[in-house]
Amino acid sequence: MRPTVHDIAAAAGVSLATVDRVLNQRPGVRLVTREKVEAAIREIGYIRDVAAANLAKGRVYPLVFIVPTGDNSFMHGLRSEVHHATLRASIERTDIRIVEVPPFDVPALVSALDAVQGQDIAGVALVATDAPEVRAAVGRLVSQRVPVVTLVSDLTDSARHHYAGIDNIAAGRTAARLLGRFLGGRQGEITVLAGSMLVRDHRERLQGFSDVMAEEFPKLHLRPVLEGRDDPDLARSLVSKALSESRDIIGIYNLGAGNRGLIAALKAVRPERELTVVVHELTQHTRAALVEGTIDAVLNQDAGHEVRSAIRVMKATADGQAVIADQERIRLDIFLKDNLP
Amino acid sequence: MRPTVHDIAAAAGVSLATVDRVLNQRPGVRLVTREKVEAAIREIGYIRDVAAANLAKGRVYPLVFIVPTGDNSFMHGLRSEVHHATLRASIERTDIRIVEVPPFDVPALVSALDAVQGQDIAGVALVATDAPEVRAAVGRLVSQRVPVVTLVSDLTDSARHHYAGIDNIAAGRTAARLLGRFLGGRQGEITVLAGSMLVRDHRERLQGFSDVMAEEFPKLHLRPVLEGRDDPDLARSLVSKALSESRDIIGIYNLGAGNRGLIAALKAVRPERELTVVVHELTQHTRAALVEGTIDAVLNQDAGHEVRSAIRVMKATADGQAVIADQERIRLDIFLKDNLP
DNA sequence: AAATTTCTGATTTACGTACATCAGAAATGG
DNA sequence: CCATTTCTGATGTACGTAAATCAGAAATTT
Repeated sequence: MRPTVHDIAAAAGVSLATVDRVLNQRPGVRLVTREKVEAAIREIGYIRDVAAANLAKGRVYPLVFIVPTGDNSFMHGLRSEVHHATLRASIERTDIRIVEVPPFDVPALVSALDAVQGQDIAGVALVATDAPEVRAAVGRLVSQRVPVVTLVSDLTDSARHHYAGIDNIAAGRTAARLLGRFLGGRQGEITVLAGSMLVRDHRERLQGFSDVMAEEFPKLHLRPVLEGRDDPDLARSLVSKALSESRDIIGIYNLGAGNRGLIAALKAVRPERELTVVVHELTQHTRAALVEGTIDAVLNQDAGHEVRSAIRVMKATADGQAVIADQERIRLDIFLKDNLP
Repeated sequence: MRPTVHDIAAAAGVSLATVDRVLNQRPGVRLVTREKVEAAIREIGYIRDVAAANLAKGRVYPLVFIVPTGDNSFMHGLRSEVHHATLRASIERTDIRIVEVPPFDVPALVSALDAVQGQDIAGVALVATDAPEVRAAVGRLVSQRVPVVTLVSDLTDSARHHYAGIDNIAAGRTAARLLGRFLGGRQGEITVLAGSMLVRDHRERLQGFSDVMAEEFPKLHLRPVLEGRDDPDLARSLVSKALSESRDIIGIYNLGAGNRGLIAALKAVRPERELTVVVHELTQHTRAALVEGTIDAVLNQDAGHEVRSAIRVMKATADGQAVIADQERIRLDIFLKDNLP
């Protein structure tokens, strides 16, 4: 049977109250007594029963999720996952508030972050726009002992406690290798479509992609990056224009959102032009395009996993507990038409 | 505030004891009263506090894991993950016993299964060898109301409650497409190395692989399957022999274990022969081979996820609770040298 | 209508922890 | 050595549920 506080008390020769004071770091215990209790805890291998402790505490975790508005499928999915998390609120003892801010809008994000201060909040998760002002606002929160987790996109050199998202450099590298290998030694041009170079995840994907392309696929030439601002309509016109400008384009990598527009542009030139295409984010549109062969591979991050991981990390940080890094690693999913879930 | 049993009792106009009888399906409640209580439960949206319930019950789950012996890295990793699970036993209220049986040994597996009967066991997880005798033994357990979960390899048409493993047909298809695309339209022969056609996962991988090869890559010709019995030494000699027999081999798919032997065979012909290689299971050997370019892609199933999922499912089944299928889906990981964890 | 069976209510204890209160012991100061 | 402060023990309540007991009400049978 698993040891309890009573066993510690008996082993250390003190009362339950004293054990409780030591365990919960309350004052009123002499140093020698404290050490005696701590030794007993180690010796008999006591582990706190978290379930019983939470029950006794009646603890709830008020959490804030700051996510961008915008109608692309990924952010829609992300918001929906956060919403799903609110449905589990009573079970997980969370109380989640969703704050929506316009995408790539630094002042809006900063004021959303500052609004959290002073309130009794157990953690903040945000999709970071990588700017000094945001970094400063996160720093203010962290210095107030509020756990902060970046979600999907990280914040350079910031004090955030954790990043719940994929390794975007690795994602870009993986995309480059898939595209390069799928093109099997052919020569030609590659077009990269991004959302905005303001967000770190897009910059990192591009960097990883460019690195591998340069290192390993010298026959493939990268055209200037198209910035589609994660907007389907803009993406469509940019890609269509590029395709009509150059007949040498044989590969496309969309490292941002706006896949709907890209797919439309691809279908418009479909039978004549033969293009190998790698994109990010599995949505109903990319899934259909993958099945019918319009695109060749989809790299995906599971928004549900990211949200659940962020919640676990915020709760653990709020309780001063360590997070199990390995368990919180967000994996990069690679989908071909054969392994769709 | 979340409703409790007291709230149900008040709402239904009955006592706590009656609510308890309804909730725990104990006898001694008239039909009309039972319906009244159930209506109240639905109306106020009561959700059982599982933590409190487990605390009150002091429930422990005695589980049995039946895993093959054998020194290949994957099974070693699987056993180690089960062992890790035993370390979490006190937290998760499990009591895990590991039973090792020789691989591909049907009678041994059957007697291990039958040994469980009569004991007070909350669930059995097994790496199935796909044979009628095993199916019958699983059927016997299930009819005794013991939750049974297959792990890694499934059992055809059996009564097992759940399968904790990847979709192996999809895995085979994915391997075929990766290999086919990486070979970029070249013509040649493909060698497939398997462990044993006695286990369903290997059969299914081969089937998926063959299907896609036939459908989509007519220029690639499949040689007869090599059965390496998941043994590195045997794998090495089989592959070496095949490579010396035919100079037309340009691709290899190892759908089983024994990667150490395969890698050794590849290195022996390394500078001259140019081979595209896809294998299963990320181990220290395959990881190193991937990094140095001896192999091109690794398909992986995360043994840790599988074990944890199996435990969750057995506990839920033992409690008569539904499992969330989506959460228990085991993903197929695709690793290139760029996205290694 | 009495006897019996079946249901229901009231009450209590327990699970392991948190937290508060109060009395008394030990240590410290003068 | 007394007064004060600081520490410790004893005790009780609470969290939400499970489970047991016993008395009494209601339904059923005779």
